[in-house]
Amino acid sequence: MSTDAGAKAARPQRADGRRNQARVLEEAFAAFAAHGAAVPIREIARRAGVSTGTVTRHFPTKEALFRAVALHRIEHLVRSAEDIAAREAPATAFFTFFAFLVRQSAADHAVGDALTGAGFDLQAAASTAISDFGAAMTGLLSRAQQAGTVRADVDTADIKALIAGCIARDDDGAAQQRMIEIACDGLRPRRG
Amino acid sequence: MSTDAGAKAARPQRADGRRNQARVLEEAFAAFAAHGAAVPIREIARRAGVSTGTVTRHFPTKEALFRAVALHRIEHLVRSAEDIAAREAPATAFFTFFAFLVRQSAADHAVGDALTGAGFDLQAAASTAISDFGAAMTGLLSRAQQAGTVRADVDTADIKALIAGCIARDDDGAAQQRMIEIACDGLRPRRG
DNA sequence: ACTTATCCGGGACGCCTGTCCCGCTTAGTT
DNA sequence: AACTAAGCGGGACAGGCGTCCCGGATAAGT
Repeated sequence: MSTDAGAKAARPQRADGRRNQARVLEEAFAAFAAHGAAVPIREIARRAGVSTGTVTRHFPTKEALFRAVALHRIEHLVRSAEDIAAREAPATAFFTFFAFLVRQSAADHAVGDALTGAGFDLQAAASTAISDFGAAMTGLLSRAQQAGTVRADVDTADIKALIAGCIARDDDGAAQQRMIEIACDGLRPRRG
Repeated sequence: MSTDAGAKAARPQRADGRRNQARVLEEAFAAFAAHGAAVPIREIARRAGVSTGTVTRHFPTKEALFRAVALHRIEHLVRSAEDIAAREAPATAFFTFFAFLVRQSAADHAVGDALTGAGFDLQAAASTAISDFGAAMTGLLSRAQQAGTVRADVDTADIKALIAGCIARDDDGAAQQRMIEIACDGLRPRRG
């Protein structure tokens, strides 16, 4: 009947609802980035200036909210991985991406928690972003292995563990850079 | 008056009390080893066949119980460190100790949590075991550095971070060994 | 045997968490 | 302006945690 082409003229999302959802998402980004997945829902609601009920309305569970934040960031990681893969030689692209991942995880605890599986297991939830990330990581890694700059027996789980180790030193920038060097050196084939 | 030489004839600890304390400690060892510092006090009490009040009586706080368990294990680590330092050349002793620490932390989550500071910050509580451990670690590390087998700019916090990374792969024995190799290789001086 | 300080069980308490729900408000449509 | 469904606030609820406390039990000393 109306200008809507759909069969149902269901009322569209209200403007204030959309605004609040955006604000919650915005504050969730900041809060998860600052304190990781362990930050309480009430705290995010308080920062966004809404009630906990409003948060739950837009994101029925805490995991849903965390996923919305983390997957968005991971999509960004995937794009960066593709950029690096396009720009850099296979022999070094992986190392560049590794350093990028560590710095990103240290700056944004949501990324770190998502990668290391702290809080929620995002791997279980099938998502294009997650699988794309896995594919990008595997691609960079295997190409470095074929180029002979990374030992052949490591897998992506090893890489995640190394990242977890590096972000344990996120309190000190120089130490972090040192950890990246140590990890990358260790990944090179032995007696190279 | 009695055979006691002390000034106060305070009643000694009751036999059942000592028995229960030993049982709690025993089960706490097993539980913390299996699941880390996050295991609930109630669970330890249940396993020991006592009530939570009994646990609290002997160990007024959860941190006290965890400390009793963890410090005992750390004393063992210190003895092992001294053994390794006595038996092995400075150039390799550190690496042996590192591998030992990782395997120990993977087998006993209480050790891992104590080392990486998960749960409680045992470093804050001044204890001879903790300071002895720090001294042993620093000694092995600096001697390896003087021998030229470990890069000069790493400190003990870096080592702990690497251990944290290695125990993230404690689900797979082969992967763990691989992680130890990677970490040790990375610790060697560059272009060496 | 009797006394008494020690000890124990089990529940209460307070705190924190994520999730759900009800009554009121408000934006969008007619 | 009126109507209605979407949306909101704030509190209720359930579960889990560490800690504390009281009435009854019991081991140790006399």
